Formats: sequence, structure tokens, C-alpha cells
Amino acid sequence: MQSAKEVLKAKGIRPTFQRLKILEFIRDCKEHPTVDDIYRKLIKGIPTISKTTVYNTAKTLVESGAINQVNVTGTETRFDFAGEPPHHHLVCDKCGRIIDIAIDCPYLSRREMEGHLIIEKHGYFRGICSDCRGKTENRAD
Amino acid sequence: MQSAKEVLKAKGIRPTFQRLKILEFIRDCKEHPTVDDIYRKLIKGIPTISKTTVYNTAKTLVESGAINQVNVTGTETRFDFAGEPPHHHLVCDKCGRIIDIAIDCPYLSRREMEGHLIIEKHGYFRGICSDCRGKTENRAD
DNA sequence: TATCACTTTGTAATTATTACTAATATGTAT
DNA sequence: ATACATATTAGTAATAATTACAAAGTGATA
Repeated sequence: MQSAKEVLKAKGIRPTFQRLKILEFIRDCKEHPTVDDIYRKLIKGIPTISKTTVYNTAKTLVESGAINQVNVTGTETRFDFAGEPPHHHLVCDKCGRIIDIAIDCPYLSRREMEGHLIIEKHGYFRGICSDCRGKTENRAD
Repeated sequence: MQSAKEVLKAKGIRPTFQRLKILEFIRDCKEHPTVDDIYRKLIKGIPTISKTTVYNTAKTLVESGAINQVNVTGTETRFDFAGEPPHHHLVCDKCGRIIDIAIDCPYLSRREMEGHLIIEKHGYFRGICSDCRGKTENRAD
């Protein structure tokens, strides 16, 4: 796997300590962290880091395509490492987790639709995850 | 077409004046309005309406399924009348409009995926709309 | 008419994000 | 290594979207 430093260099972003740590956390965290999640985690190891730096860096990384912005709750922005196969997300009504869903939608390869140029594709579902279904009476049948 | 009043009654929501006007505006507006859009439009005819009422009503309508919440920008929540065929959205990078896109994705009919119960499906694209492509040099080729 | 539940409104509080500025660090050319 | 220009970081203040709360209004019903 490409190291975070290599990813940044390839994108022409200077690999500073803060940027590396932020990118590595987003890459390794499977929970689609918010800015606040990232900040609260990193401040443990980097006591001087500021939330503004997390915002700035996240913006830079999104613009470069190194990470993707995930908008599923309508409240806060979340992030996803871009170096994985494209997928959709499930927002669980019970536990609130955002779970990756592998998808093989024919639309994902389209560069154009109804005359519009397509740059990014996003899909998400609201529902109840398999874990929570098991625990409760929320069965499909 | 069902009147707004009928929609509300069918959902068990008392069809007050404010609720009717809000629902009718969301139904007739093709721009996927924000709370602020709705408020600024309605206050012209209903000088006493408050933004809180718009928030409250939008929430009630979303919960009842009369309207859908559209999260595509990450900043503000938008709304879409639910009484139309399911579709995805395109956010245009140039003009910022949010345009309906008819889709026929095989996943839209799925009630279950990887063991998860699916309640809602959402899809959106970022790109450049056909109008803006025509105006600029932003061609796919 | 008195009562009760629901609805609306206005204000205050909260949360996420952006703007701005000063301080710091880095890279380059000397 | 030094000085300079520039990029980055950090801290604070400002803004924007949303929620919380409480008072006032409305309408149906006993």
C-alpha cells in the first residue's frame, strides 16, 4: 500500500507532520470520522494541533482527491480515504454507524448523464445494519 | 395530483395554514429549497411565519415521508417533494443548482443488502450540468 | 365557556464551519 | 549557515445552520 507520505507527494501536497497524521488517521479509521473525531484523537499525540488545521487539511485533501467527503447525516461532514474501491454507505438508524457497502452499480462508470458531466458519484442508504437487526425485532419479514 | 391538504391528512398531520404553504412550496419549487429559501419566500405572504416553524414543519414532513431530505452540499439541508418517482441529484460545480436525474439503478429496489435492512436510498453526483457545459470550455472531450 | 393538546412564534443556546491574523516552520538562493 | 520569501499552523473571533426552550395562540371538545 502507498504510504501517506507518498500519497501526499504524488498529489503535490507538502507532507508536513500534521498532514501526515491526519491522513493516516483517516486512512486507518473505519468510522468515517468527523473533523472533531480527528481533532480529539490527534490532540492526544500532538497537543498543539488546532481544529483549524484539521479543517484546512481536510479541505486540501478533499480538493486533491486524497480523501472523499461523506455527507450522509446533514449535520457534520465526514471523511473517507480515497485509496479504496468505490463504495456506498449505510447509515444505521439504531447505532448511527456508517458502514461501507460494496456496490457494483452500472452508473458508477458513467462519465456523462443526460448531457451533464459527472465528476463524482455518491450513494448512501438509511437503514438498520445487520448487527442491530440481530439484536432487535427489526426484521425485514 | 393529490392536493397538499390530502397529503397531510393521509399522513395524519393536521393541515394548518403554515404546513400547507410550506408543503406546497416544496412541491412546486424545483430548486430543492433550504429552510432559509422556504422562509424567505413564505414570509412575503405570511409576515408572521417564523423560521422555527419552517424547521419544525420540515422535520414533521420528513418523518412522515411527505418530503425527502437532500444532503448534497454538506452545509445546509435541502428538501424534495416525495410524490415523484425516485431519482438522484446532480450538484453543478458551476451554477450550484441541484438537478434531478432519472435513474434506473438495480439497487433501488433492494430491501436488503449484505444483511442490512434498507429503508431509504440516496444518490447524488457532483459535476457540471449540461447548461454550464454549453456555456464554457468544460467539455468531456 | 373552560379545558386540553397541539401549533406557532421569538429568543437564546448550540454546533459546525469559515475568516482572519499572528506566529512558526520550511525551502531556496546566497 | 544566513536571510528572505512563502507556506503552514494555531488561536480567536465571526458566521451560518440548527436546536432548545418557553410563552402565546389556535382549535376541538366536554
